[in-house]
Amino acid sequence: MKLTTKSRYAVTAMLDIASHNTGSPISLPEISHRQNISLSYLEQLFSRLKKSGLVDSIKGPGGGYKLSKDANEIVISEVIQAVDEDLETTACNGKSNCHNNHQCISHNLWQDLGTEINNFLSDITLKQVIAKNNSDVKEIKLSEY
Amino acid sequence: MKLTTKSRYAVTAMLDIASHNTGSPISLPEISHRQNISLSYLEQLFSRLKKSGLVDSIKGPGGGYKLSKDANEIVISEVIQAVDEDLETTACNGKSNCHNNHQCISHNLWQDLGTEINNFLSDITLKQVIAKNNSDVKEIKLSEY
DNA sequence: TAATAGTTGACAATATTACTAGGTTAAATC
DNA sequence: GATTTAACCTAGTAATATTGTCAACTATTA
Repeated sequence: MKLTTKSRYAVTAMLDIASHNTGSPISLPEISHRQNISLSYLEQLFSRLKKSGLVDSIKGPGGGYKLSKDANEIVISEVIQAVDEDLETTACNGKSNCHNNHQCISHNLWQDLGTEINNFLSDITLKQVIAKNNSDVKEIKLSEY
Repeated sequence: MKLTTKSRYAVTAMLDIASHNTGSPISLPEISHRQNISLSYLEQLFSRLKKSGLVDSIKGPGGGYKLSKDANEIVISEVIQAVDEDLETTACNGKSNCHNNHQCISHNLWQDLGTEINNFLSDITLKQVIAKNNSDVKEIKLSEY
């Protein structure tokens, strides 16, 4: 699991679509303007998002992108994995090709943490994030999700 | 909150020190060898970690680094923030300098998620991760942390 | 049917970040 | 005091993120 500005942009854009869900597709220039992300970059990101089946595209005027599923069926981790191709590339990811037989303790440790974070983000849907935001609650507790 | 290979290396190195805690300092060449991280890179990372007060350094032969606090007083998020300088630099991070008055909804949404992940990683100490690993439990549940 | 507004894709250019290489200084041991 | 070991510092290079440009292709609308 990797969390960069790239993932943030992707999630942000998806949240933008989900929160402006009026039935008609949302164009990338709209998102670019609202979220202050360059159009070129959005195009790259949505190329990935479409390839992963998270969005559908409609060409021509009035076109744009729509979520392929309902907002409560898309989890944050999906979005992140769609744009961040490489899933964990540690030198010796548990496969014991570690030169000394220390078994790469720390690598495993981190890997556990990684899956932990992944589980966490797999439990949160786009809809939940938006619903949370609309309720004006500043403090968000994990248990509330 | 940002999670990259850089953060992973930092956490891995800190876990290495914590798990080889014999009282005497751990040298970077040692960690480099065990964890397969380049020495130069480790030096850069530990420069940050020291600046953040997470480790103390001892020069000369037999020298190295030691945790400045006990392993159960250092949380994962500290380590990550020590090496990843920029804490959220969204174009308009909630300060309403957003060009249109949409209030940057999605930015806030992501920010909430960010603090959420941060909270999560703030609840896990180095010691807990190591203890978990030693107990040979494959499945790790959030609640168990 | 022509014009327009939109997506899609490819490619290059730049900026930022990750990572490596080499030298300098400090402490310890012989 | 010379040598060794390790922290520390200063670059350089490689990779990635981000932006820019241009050319198809598609559907709408006039």
